[in-house]
Amino acid sequence: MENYKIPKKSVERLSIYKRILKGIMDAGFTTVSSRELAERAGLNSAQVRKDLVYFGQFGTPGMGYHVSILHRTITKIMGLHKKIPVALIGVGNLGQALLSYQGFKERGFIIESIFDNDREKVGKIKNGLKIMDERNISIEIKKKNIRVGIITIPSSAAQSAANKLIKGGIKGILNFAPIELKVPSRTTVVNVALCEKLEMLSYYLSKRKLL
Amino acid sequence: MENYKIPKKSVERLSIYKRILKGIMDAGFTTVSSRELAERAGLNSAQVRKDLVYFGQFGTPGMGYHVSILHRTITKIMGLHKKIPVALIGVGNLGQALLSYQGFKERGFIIESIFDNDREKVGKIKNGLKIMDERNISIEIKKKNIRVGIITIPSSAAQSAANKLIKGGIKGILNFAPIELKVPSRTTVVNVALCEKLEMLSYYLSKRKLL
DNA sequence: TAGATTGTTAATCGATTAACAATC
DNA sequence: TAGATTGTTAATCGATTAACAATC
Repeated sequence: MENYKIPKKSVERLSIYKRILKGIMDAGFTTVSSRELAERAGLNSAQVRKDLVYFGQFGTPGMGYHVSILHRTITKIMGLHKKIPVALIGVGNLGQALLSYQGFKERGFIIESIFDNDREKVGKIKNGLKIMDERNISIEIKKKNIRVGIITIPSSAAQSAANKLIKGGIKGILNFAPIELKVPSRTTVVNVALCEKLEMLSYYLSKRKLL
Repeated sequence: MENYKIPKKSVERLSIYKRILKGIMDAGFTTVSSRELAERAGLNSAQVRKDLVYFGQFGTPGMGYHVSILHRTITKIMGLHKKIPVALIGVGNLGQALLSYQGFKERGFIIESIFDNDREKVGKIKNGLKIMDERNISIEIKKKNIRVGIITIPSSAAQSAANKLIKGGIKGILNFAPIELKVPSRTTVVNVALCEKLEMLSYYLSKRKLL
């Protein structure tokens, strides 16, 4: 149960194990071995066991892991067992896509306040929520006690929006803008590097002369 | 110029260096040191130099790197100097967001054919493109010689769409569905793990009792 | 009990960093 | 020439994997 030295990669893989466990559970199986999990995740079975013991001892020698218990445990470890109110900054195309993205709802992330700095958009309704002026971010999220923000505005405006979120007491930011946000250490930022992914695909194809 | 053992991480960082170089170039600087690049990227300077020499010797001892030349070189190495026609599978919210996503256009990825399996959508026009039936993926991309596909449909339908892309001769897939697509080794898949990112944010906040 | 599979240790592998001769 | 910074080697660090005693 040590939690001060868990590798970031193990946490990332937790999410993968959870997804695989869901599939195995839905298929009606009760137990699963580290070998089976590893195979499905494209990993080594020792790695699966090592990843899991970072969080506790969930297995039974000779038996493996109890699928539904392990799934529920991981869900709880990741804090995905309760609803989390979220503020969305930027109601452009990407923002609107996330507004109706099932993956967020399924994981309990409920978008409760949406903001934009475009005068044309402010005041309009999207998915039942009124688009608010970005200048009111701090006040609004403090009032609603929102602790997670999603940034989907261009890089140039992202830092200023992040500052407003921080002023309002935000704890975590999911950042889609391709810049490294400067935030105090008490705030967690997770970057979604859409452009990098695209550029990597380009690189791999280019290297193999496929473009 | 060896290219059979370049670590995936170095390729990922190439994309970051490119972005930073762009900023330095726009600020009017001519040269930059590995130390400066490292600072901006949050890395060690030795790592920057090591990453770069995988692709060639671009620096001058005592001087550093020529900003614009290095930027152009990286762009070329990544194959981002020419236009790439792309097929989009899934014209839901996410698909529509990507359709008008500037980042794609800026990097030369031009969406030329769009598909969906929803009868209601097929035939409609989005961003000047007619939504086509997913059943016609293979024929269409073969005809248009499209070599890159973006998948934004739910996991359940993603593998079948990937199969059609492969049958049509696709070379690379940018996959937004949270499953590991099974593809022949000649096809490159880059996954965008939106849900994982979200779950990681949840984990970090939960660990610090912030949710 | 025999077979299976865990948690864990030790060995291996790969990536990061420090240090420095080469060189502008 | 003196100062700066590269490319590269060697040392360090961390992550992956193999192997196995413990145990169901």
